[in-house]
Amino acid sequence: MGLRERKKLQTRRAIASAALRLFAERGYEETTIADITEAADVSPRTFFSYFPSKEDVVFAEIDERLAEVREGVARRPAGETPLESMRRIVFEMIDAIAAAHGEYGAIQIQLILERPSLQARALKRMHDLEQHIVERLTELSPDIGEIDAIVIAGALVGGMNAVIAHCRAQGYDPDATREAVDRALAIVEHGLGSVPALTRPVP
Amino acid sequence: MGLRERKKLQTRRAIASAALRLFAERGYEETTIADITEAADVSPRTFFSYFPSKEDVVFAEIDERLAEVREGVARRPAGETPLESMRRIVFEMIDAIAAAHGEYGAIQIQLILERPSLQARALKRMHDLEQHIVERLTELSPDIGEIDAIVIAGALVGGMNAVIAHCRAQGYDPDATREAVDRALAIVEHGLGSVPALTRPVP
DNA sequence: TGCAAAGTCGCAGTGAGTGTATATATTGGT
DNA sequence: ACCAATATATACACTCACTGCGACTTTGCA
Repeated sequence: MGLRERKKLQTRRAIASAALRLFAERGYEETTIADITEAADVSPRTFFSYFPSKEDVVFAEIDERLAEVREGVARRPAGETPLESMRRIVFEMIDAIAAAHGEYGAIQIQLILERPSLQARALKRMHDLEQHIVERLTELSPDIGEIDAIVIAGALVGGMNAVIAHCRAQGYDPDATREAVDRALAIVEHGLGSVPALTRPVP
Repeated sequence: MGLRERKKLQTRRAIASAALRLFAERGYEETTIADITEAADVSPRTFFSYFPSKEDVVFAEIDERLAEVREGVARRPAGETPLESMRRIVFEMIDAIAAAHGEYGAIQIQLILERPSLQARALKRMHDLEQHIVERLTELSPDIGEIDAIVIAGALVGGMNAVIAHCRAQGYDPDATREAVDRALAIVEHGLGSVPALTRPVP
């Protein structure tokens, strides 16, 4: 890797960590681009050649993990059923999240949970992942119906996202999360009809 | 309803329809708040006493329908199973969407689909609805587990949202949508394991 | 009619994000 | 080591969304 590329990465990290540190110290809205670039010792204009917006800097690390998950989606051992592939992908995602839980991980989650606009962007990322899964799914099983693939990806990502978001909001205990995800996969796999409470009429 | 309230509603509609018309004519980014307020014959400052942001004006009508859906969630006949309630709610949502498909409905969808930031906000709305369903679900069946309720709502909203978004993107034929939603509900209800293509290993 | 509340407006300001021209640093080739 | 091509950083000027505030107008009610 050349000097130019190394410096670029260095600057990117400097901006990102300065931003997250300031967000943690004085809040998201209270931190301006000028503050961030001053702390990172670059010009304000430079910020935008590394991140398209102030919000994107929060997702920098998360996006890296998400890219790894997408790679994992492509890597599929022979003989694996699509459902098993899905299971594997979800567990890879959990590991990816756990890996992101160092240093600024907690701050990112906190920011996302308390800022509606950041929450919206996080959901958008999940939606993009969902579309990626639809593509892989139709590639994996060409005979699957279009609607079926869309519903499956939607239900899966929707369900997984809901439990994981809940677990993260609760402090993110890895074991509890793993257990919750197991339960979630079971429900989605065997159907909502398999939950007794849902088929029992209420007075 | 007094004169004041009537005028307020009138102004609100004037701003909303002027905005949507301009968005359709010259594009979202190309339309400024000043353009909208000029067309609606109010001061630029007034815009923000009706809508918190430029993006929110796109969702004005949609939010009204969503509020109706939430009311429908609360209205639950005795003897209905939670699963039946869910089915009813989803079909009410489809009707609500169909009702919104007059005048500016198509423009709203087009804008949301092509602007990532609007798409993110739309997903946020679905997420809020999801949380509302979680609350109702735990109210409906107090013995249901917390994780279970979260997964069920997530999978349901995720799956439904995915099919409906797909159908709307395809032009929104009511019959086709109804059929697709039926299929989606069947998959979610009976589980992903009930889809043959998902349990068959690929070479 | 008169008064309080609500709504409207103009104005001045902040801060995100963009286009552009200029300066500086890095690279690969000689 | 030098040069030319290229990538990157910066300064400057700008647009536009959005906010706070004080003045003014309209409406609802006694």
